[in-house]
Amino acid sequence: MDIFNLSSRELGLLIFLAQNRAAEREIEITTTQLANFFHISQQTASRCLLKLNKLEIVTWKSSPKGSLVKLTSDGVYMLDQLRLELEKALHPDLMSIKIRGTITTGKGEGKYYISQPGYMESFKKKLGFKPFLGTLNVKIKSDCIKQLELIRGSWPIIIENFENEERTFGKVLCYPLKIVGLDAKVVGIIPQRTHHPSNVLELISKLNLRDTLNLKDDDEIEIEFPLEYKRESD
Amino acid sequence: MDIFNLSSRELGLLIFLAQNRAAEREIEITTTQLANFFHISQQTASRCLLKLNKLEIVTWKSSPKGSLVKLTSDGVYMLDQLRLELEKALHPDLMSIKIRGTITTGKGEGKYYISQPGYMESFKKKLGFKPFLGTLNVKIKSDCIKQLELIRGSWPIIIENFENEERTFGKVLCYPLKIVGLDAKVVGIIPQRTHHPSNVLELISKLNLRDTLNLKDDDEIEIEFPLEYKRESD
DNA sequence: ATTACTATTTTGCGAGTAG
DNA sequence: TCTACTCGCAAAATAGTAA
Repeated sequence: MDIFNLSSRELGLLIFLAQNRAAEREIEITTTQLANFFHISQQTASRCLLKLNKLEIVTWKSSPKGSLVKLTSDGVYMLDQLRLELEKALHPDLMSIKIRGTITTGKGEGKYYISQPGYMESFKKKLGFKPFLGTLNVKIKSDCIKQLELIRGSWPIIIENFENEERTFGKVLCYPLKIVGLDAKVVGIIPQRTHHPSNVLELISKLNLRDTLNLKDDDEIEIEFPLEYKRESD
Repeated sequence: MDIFNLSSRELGLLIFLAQNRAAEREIEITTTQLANFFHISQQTASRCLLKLNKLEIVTWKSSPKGSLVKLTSDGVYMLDQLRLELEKALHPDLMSIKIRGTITTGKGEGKYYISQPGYMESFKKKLGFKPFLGTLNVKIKSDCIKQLELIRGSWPIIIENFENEERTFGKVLCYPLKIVGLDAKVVGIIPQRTHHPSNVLELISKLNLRDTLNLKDDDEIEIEFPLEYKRESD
């Protein structure tokens, strides 16, 4: 789903909802309120919500007393996506986004997840390499959080969800990156569920990054995200 | 003109043009190219450009050989505006934007301009105070340029253009700000012509800011731009 | 090749109203 | 009150084509 497939009304509605904190939690709202705000009819507001709901951009519970609306992670992604496009529009000379962060030690979850055969197969197929069984956790510096958000706005390589006997594993979003000073392919991974603001980015590579780069906790590295100037043609 | 009055097609077109550097200079493009990119008919692309041109969002010279298109300052403003709305959507808890900069000495132009009676009248009427005859020039730190762009995306108080016997004076855009640590009303002013990236913000106030705050060149100050959460109702 | 007019089709809005 | 249906009309898209 592409932000440019939404009508301007739907986009405006999405922004309005997010500004009213509907990205974090369900908010109460009536179609009449929306209609008044946007100077449209109540029917049109209703139709818009209906469509956003069908597109899985918002979840929506309607009742004769009003509506409860919340953005889905797809909805937030739409906004991130638009933000990246705008960034490229306002800074067409920008070739890459640079992010600084420090090495941190996770709870070993990353290793557990990427070791799952269901993921490993997809990694090999879609990323073109078999990742080292471990992730390098990078805590993004606070003044680079916006850059991380920009990366989220780009079209990721999607590692599909799957399930085994015990449980289900969600989708993983992958972003091809570079570590400044290292030539090897590196990929940032973000589990789809986690659209809550996380300031830790997990990196995978064919190599054991921690050893190769001889990194200790709190060491600082710089990550580079190359921008491409072709938009997905739907 | 409000960004939310554009159709999504027009918005997409505007972003596309800006991404192709049409904010800086005239670019060559044909309506057929646009039609292919957006998967619409050539006629619709033509009409979109026509409309953007009529709204003075782009300048457009068409000929049987193709078109030359360039964004106007209004066009860039549309994008800045959308960026601010998105910022508020993605960070609904943000109450203000903070910018750091250092004091610098201008060429005395600021004083010349704001002393013009044509401006002075408007300042008094629209800002509610008679500014001190001089501006405090603040060179924005490079890592705060984006915040300055966000301010440009807000709806300014507009001091109208006028002319006297000798020459014409353009519009001035005013943004109510705060200097951290000072209670007095302060206003950032940007001449409308200057939509070229300027990293200097001129501040005016009833007070002589330089003296009141006892500032020397290269001193650092922090500026705060309060965000409001009501959108203009057309 | 272009742009852009006219005719026709399609989409989408708002009014009225049922649940 | 709410949401959300149908219907009639208006706006906007496409196709064909002229310049």
